[in-house]
Amino acid sequence: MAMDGEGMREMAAGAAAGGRFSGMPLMAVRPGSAAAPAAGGGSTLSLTAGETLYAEGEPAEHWYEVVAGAVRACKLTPDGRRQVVEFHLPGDVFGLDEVDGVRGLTAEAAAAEGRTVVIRRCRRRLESMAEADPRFARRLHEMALRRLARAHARLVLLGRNGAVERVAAFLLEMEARMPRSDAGPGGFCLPMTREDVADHLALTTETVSRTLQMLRRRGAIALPGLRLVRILDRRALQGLGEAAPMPAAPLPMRGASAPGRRLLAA
Amino acid sequence: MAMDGEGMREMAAGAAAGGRFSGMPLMAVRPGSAAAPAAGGGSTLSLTAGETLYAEGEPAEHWYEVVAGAVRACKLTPDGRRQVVEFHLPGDVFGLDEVDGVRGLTAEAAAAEGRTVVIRRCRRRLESMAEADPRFARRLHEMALRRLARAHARLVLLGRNGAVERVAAFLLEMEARMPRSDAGPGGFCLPMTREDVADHLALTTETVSRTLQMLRRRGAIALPGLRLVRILDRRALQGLGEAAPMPAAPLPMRGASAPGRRLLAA
DNA sequence: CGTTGGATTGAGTTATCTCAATAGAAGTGG
DNA sequence: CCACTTCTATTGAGATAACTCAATCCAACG
Repeated sequence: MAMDGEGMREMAAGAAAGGRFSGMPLMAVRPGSAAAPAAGGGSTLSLTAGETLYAEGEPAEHWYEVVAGAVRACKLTPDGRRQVVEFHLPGDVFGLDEVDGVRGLTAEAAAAEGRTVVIRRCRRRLESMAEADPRFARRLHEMALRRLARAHARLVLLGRNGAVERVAAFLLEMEARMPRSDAGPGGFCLPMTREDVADHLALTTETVSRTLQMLRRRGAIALPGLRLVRILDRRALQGLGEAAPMPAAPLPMRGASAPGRRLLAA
Repeated sequence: MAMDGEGMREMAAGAAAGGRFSGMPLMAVRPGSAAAPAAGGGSTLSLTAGETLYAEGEPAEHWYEVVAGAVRACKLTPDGRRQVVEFHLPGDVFGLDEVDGVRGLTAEAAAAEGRTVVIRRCRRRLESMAEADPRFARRLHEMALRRLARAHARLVLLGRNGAVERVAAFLLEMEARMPRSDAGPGGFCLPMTREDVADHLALTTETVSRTLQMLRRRGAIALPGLRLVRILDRRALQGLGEAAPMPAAPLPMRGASAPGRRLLAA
């Protein structure tokens, strides 16, 4: 599920350099500086948790790249409910999905511990590049299609899976996307609160907590710290995360029977 | 939420004519013929309910336009569960969302009553057109972004809304997208079974049935026939369907000139 | 006119939510 | 450096929306 990584990072670097996908490494930035100039003419923004980069309905004038921390892209309902459509992690590029030049999502810094750092660049430049270079335009298009496929996978996850499966899939995705820094092998640090996770998986914080503890008691994961997770039994999590495509050609034996539900008991 | 309509139809006609968005009307086709030549060099396929156009994982060599009936685009899980990601209705174009040339979804004829008729055309031609004409390529890209926005809206619907709200939103969307033929004003015919609806809204057929009957008893809708629906109190349904983004600020999909605007009109 | 598949209705079960309380970190200021 | 506040996370108990299983109804069709 982690598709932002490679392609986008490469593209971002390329765009930053004003050339084509040269793979130029990103410049390091000082966290704490409010808005410093960055590589390739963009500016570096440092945000505290909760700060919003842009809101749904606003005109879209920039695009962004995450340097540190995390950004949540969400939809907000009038009554205060929230659906985190996607998390943007270091290396990810976002803010390119606008229809008619208007934001369809709200982007806020999500990171816990430490500030969230992003590089902001002008869409105008990107667009003129796309006009000039068809291959670049095609690249942008492919990125959009990838995000679409991702959204489809998430629809299955939310529509057809229980809490355990959602959490398991989420942990596997995060493990794949996060830099493997703390907590040893298979270990990583969640850059968001339980509430963010809950709003992403369409659960409550309580259910997320309970499910995590349940997976821990089962020996599938360890929780060395509040935000730290270590995968102990990847196989077990994958078995649950099965919102997967399909093997050969299962006939429409539409039982619609609940799947891994049973596995909840432990 | 109904965005396939305008833009796509226009594009399809343009593509069919081999030119650029001339707005040429589509040719009528004889339902019942298995695979007849169609306008613009495509072929017309006539399908009975359940027939599949393509399956997840297959190479993507064609794209399609719905002429009559309906097509469901779904994800299937190994254990037989199903999530209908999207319904394609007459006038809609689909089969363009592939990543790496491989189908991410399965497309099957969904229509009840009568056959489903689609026009099939080669992707190759479309791609060479996109390469030749940047404006055409941009159009394709915009379509993808629109579908992405739609998927995001659906994520909210599935993640943050109850059964009543899902069904209400679905009815409003279908009313906006379906030709207003039967059942008088605000009336239309659902081109799919309850099971399809259930698999789309991530509910069970029983819950869909119960919810429809509940809305009927409340006076929000009438159900003149098995597949016929008439909206009686649009206001009531809209109040429920509010998976919507934000009250005050300009709304992305429901504001201004977005085709889905019809959803709120009348 | 009986068969068949979809649709509806009913009764009981359960996964998740809600409400409420506790516990643990992190940060603040005296 | 230690109380104090504050925020986040966990845990418990009861409520509920949706699911499951099962029966019935209905329309289309041979």
